[in-house]
Amino acid sequence: MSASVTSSSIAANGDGALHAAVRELLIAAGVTYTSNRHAIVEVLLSAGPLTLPEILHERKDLAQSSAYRNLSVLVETGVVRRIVHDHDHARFELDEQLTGHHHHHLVCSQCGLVVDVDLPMALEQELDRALERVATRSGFTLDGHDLDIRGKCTRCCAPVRS
Amino acid sequence: MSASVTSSSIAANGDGALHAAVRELLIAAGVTYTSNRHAIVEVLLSAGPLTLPEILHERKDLAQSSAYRNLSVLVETGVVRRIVHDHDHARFELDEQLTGHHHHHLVCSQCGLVVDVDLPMALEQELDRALERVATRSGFTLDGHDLDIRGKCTRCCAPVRS
DNA sequence: CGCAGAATGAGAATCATTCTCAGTAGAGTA
DNA sequence: TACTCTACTGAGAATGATTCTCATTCTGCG
Repeated sequence: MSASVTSSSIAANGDGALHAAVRELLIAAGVTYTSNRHAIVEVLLSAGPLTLPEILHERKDLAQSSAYRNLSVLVETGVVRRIVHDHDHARFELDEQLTGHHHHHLVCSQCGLVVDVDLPMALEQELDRALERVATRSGFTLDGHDLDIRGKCTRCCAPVRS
Repeated sequence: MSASVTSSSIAANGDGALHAAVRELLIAAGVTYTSNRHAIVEVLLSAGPLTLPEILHERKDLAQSSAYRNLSVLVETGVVRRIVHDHDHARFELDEQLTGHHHHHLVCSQCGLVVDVDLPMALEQELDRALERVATRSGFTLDGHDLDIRGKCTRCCAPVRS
């Protein structure tokens, strides 16, 4: 647990602290914080959940294979979370332990757009209690939850016929 | 809307009513309820969310390509829902409008097992209200929500080390 | 019966993702 | 500084779930 990190300490500080926390996680896992990995974290920091093509678009110097490989390293070390919906590409975002921001996703079922949203804290707590109960009853050990709100985004609802 | 179906009417009856409702949905979409499609619905009726290999295992007479094609027809007509998590195969289950049973999923992050679970109705209602508010605020039209509870199942938690 | 459109199934094609491998860079060390 | 060891890189090949193609078979209907 030497690399454990409190979300509050990071949320309270700037990007420098976040990168330091990322470095800690990677070092603890026995890998280095290379410039490619730094670049990926930087891109994810600046936007919502991104697909691989979107990440490559932001950083044209990244090789596709390296981006995929580094993303899986970052996922394994808990720096990045891979989220997958019913669209062709998976999306990647910084893990909540780093951003210190628990949130959910609005997902456009038409274009695949994903937007971060928050739920009232009281509801979130109530949810946590209920899920803990439900998981235990089924013999599961609880790790967390993902709440995806399905719908259509403004752009896809817009009157675009003909 | 001639093919609209109230979930209560189906939930109250046996499988016959369900198949009739499926037929209605398909006819309304201009396709027929063939024996292959019937077989798929039958398999999904008898178990939780299944992957394609699992469906083929149950019905060895189904061709892989036909199963995929028919599943996509069933998904497009609202008979079946495709659910995708971080594992290799997507899973398929009957749509809630047919089963009349709103539920969520416990997902084992190790083996990919998916189990249906219910939440207290009061919480579900509170959730609906909150999600409606959140979606509207972001300009989304709400279609529904998916709550996935991440964890490890009994089998994967078990002391299997050496 | 006979036609037309839909469905079937075997295999090929697609495409996101992962793997391979030869070359490179970086940390530690003397 | 030069050396070594190891991890990292990137181009391309391989993998594998899913979709497409197409020739054949079925089905409902006049």
